[in-house]
Amino acid sequence: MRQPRLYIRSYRDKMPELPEVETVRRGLAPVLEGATIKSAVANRPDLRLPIPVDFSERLTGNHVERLSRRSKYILIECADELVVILHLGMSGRVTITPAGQEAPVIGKHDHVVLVTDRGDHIIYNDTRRFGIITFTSLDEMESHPLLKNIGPEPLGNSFNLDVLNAGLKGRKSTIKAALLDQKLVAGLGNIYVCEALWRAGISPKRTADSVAGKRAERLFPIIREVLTQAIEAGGSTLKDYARVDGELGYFQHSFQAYGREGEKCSKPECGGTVTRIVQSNRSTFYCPSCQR
DNA sequence: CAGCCAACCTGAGTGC
DNA sequence: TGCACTCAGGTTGGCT
Repeated sequence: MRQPRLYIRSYRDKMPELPEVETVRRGLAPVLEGATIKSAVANRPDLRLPIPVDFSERLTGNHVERLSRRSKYILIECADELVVILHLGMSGRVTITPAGQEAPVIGKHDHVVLVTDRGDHIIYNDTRRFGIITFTSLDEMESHPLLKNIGPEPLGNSFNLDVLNAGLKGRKSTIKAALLDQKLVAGLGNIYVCEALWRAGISPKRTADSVAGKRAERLFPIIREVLTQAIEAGGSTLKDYARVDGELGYFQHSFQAYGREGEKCSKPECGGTVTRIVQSNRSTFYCPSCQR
């Protein structure tokens, strides 16, 4: 009987934003850090960008020192200063088949397979191929085109109320669009922007400029809170890997605004109804009663 | 420069 | 049963 694979994340309605990517990093770290890559196979030449032609050659025999993350990018830092940049796009998922289990059957959208000297199999699967796997070096990492223009990490010290205010001030676009701008703050996507604005009671239609000041004071800690709680939720699913029951790695927690069109707003004394609107061709869920 | 939006891609879901 | 169509969203790059 074949053991189930362990899913780090999946689900078409749970897109990889910062917390999901961080959860993947944390799940992958104990498997990859300190391991030597025994084989690295790319089953197609490209995702959103070309997979390096020397992908296999550069990785085979290489030693993984550490896994880090910048925004929604996972960075696999190797012994020879090689860095693998991994982005999950919208449908990217990583699964681990632990050593000792039967080798996984390679499925249709399993584009990249790594095997470590410890016998763990790591598969990158990405139906829509919006993901990225490419190389850089430790030296050139910060100036890499994919990483150089990314704004501050929302959970780091470089992101604070002043930075948020500076990013919002004078900005004529909506607060929704501003928070999705990775230059203002890294890692927020459609879902967590909706959630943060809902919690903060700020209308997504408001201009960014009008949020600067008092409202930004409310919003700032909420951005951190939403992301931190989601990472904790993801982390708690990672603990379950020991159970090996295959149902793992999903975010069990649901969102309070995102995807809840037509439902009653869950804020205690609101009584409003969550509404879906389209902003820059993207769904926004919010409560018109309590989000002003 | 800021802001807007099409394009990239596939599968699930819906309506006829 | 099948076909046409819509929708999902991260990021880039081209346009205004």
